[in-house]
Amino acid sequence: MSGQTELTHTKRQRSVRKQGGSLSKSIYEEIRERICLLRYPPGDVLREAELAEEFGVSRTPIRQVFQKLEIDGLVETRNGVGTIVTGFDFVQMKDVYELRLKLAELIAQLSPKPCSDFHRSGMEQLLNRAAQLKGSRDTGEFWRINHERQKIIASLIGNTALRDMYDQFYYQTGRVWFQMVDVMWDDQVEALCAELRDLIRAMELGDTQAVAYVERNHLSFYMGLIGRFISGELPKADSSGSNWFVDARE
Amino acid sequence: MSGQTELTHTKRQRSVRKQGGSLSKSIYEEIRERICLLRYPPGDVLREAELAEEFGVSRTPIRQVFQKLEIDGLVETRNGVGTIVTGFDFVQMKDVYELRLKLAELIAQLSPKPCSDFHRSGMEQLLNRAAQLKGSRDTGEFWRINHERQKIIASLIGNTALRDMYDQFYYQTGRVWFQMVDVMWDDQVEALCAELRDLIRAMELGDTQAVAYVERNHLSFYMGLIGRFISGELPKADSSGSNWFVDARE
DNA sequence: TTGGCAATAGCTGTATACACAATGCCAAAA
DNA sequence: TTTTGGCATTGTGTATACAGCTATTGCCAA
Repeated sequence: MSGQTELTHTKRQRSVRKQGGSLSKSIYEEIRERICLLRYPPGDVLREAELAEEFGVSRTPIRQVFQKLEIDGLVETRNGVGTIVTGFDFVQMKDVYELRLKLAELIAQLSPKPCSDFHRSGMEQLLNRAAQLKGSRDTGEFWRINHERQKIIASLIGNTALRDMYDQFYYQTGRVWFQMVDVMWDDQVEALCAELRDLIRAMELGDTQAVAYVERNHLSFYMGLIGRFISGELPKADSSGSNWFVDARE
Repeated sequence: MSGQTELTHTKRQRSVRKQGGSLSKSIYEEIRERICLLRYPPGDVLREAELAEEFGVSRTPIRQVFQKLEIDGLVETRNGVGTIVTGFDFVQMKDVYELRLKLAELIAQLSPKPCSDFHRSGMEQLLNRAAQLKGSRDTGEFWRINHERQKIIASLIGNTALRDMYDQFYYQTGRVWFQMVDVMWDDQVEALCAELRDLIRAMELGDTQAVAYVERNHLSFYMGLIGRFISGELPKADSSGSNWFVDARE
């Protein structure tokens, strides 16, 4: 009908676009990672227009991403203000850890998949990478290693509903975990290596049940750590001293 | 810059708007209910513009709702086609039921809340309503009663993460449950009454653990039913004979 | 009569325009 | 100097315009 064709778009920077899965799934993952790695700390205000420009899209896809993140419990959108990164509530996180513990026990009970050499060799590679973290303090690499560990474990879960939930909670607790990593680096590197070693040992036996219990026990370890954070026994923040820990949700 | 102000909006029918919670949350719940009650059967194509007009809003809020429903696994949006109600996969539903069974066992393990007379009397009212279903075949009422039962049970769950998940899965399996109700009405009414009676008895004792096990056992009952559906022992569809059960995903 | 292709209608995906809400600043009055 | 009220700025919420994709249908040729 109308003849206006040479408007503005179709020549923007297509930085992240269409590389990953369906659409702006990659944007979602990118922003989620920024939140989990505390690059967007709790209380930070994200503006739709700002991120829209950065990723070279309009506000619409960014809003979609925000909505998903809100369902994940990572942000909270308030009219007229912005989209705010939620503070993490150590008490609620303890709830989640408590549940994750129980879910880990279920991995091997609900039609587990057999673990193969493929899984074991994957873990061995991760162990190699993890061993190099001792001096470097490369938090991004730490995150990525843990990520892939999670992916391998998830692939052993036969029950699809359980697997989805297991992933969901992993991202929900990601920030708390990362916080602990940041405060006590050396201990955490050691803990990760120990976890990987235990997993490899269990996988050598081809015993998914054993893998599940290793996960359970390491989750238990982190849960204990959270308890010590709550009681004030451990320092809570490392930079800027602001307390992100009082949850702002009403 | 331009001065077009008297376009069209600001005088539309505001049917559902702003009555419920935040925004178009009520639209979400309405459409979800239509899907769960099979008014939008699997394979049905929902069009954004259509529903937008019905609810008197633009496509934007409807798209938000669809996105949420997609996360719930109830619909699937395909470019250029529409938003399609997913077929339910009995096998996957069995996975979900298997997990729900285990979760029910956890209710009383993870900081359960004490159950009070308030809970018991609520259940008694539901039992009264349920008893009247025997002759009437009022599926909507059945749905509502079950809904409130779920709400009361959820309020006994102390662990917030568990509670959220328990609700999530309830809606995911809602359609399968409803399907079974539709095929064997009288048995299902009887089963609901029995469940409510058991719950009341457990609540009279103030024993949340007992409540949890009642739930577990009734879930187990439904899971067995699904098994019989899968094996073909029970008829799968009641109307139009179309098989909704071959999942159309990908 | 049938198979293939092309035009088309109708839908979602994206961008943008506009309305409303919240917050901070500044000025005026006590 | 302090307090308060109004206004400007800036953000999200919603509506709409436009672009791209899909399925269908009708036409033409074999």
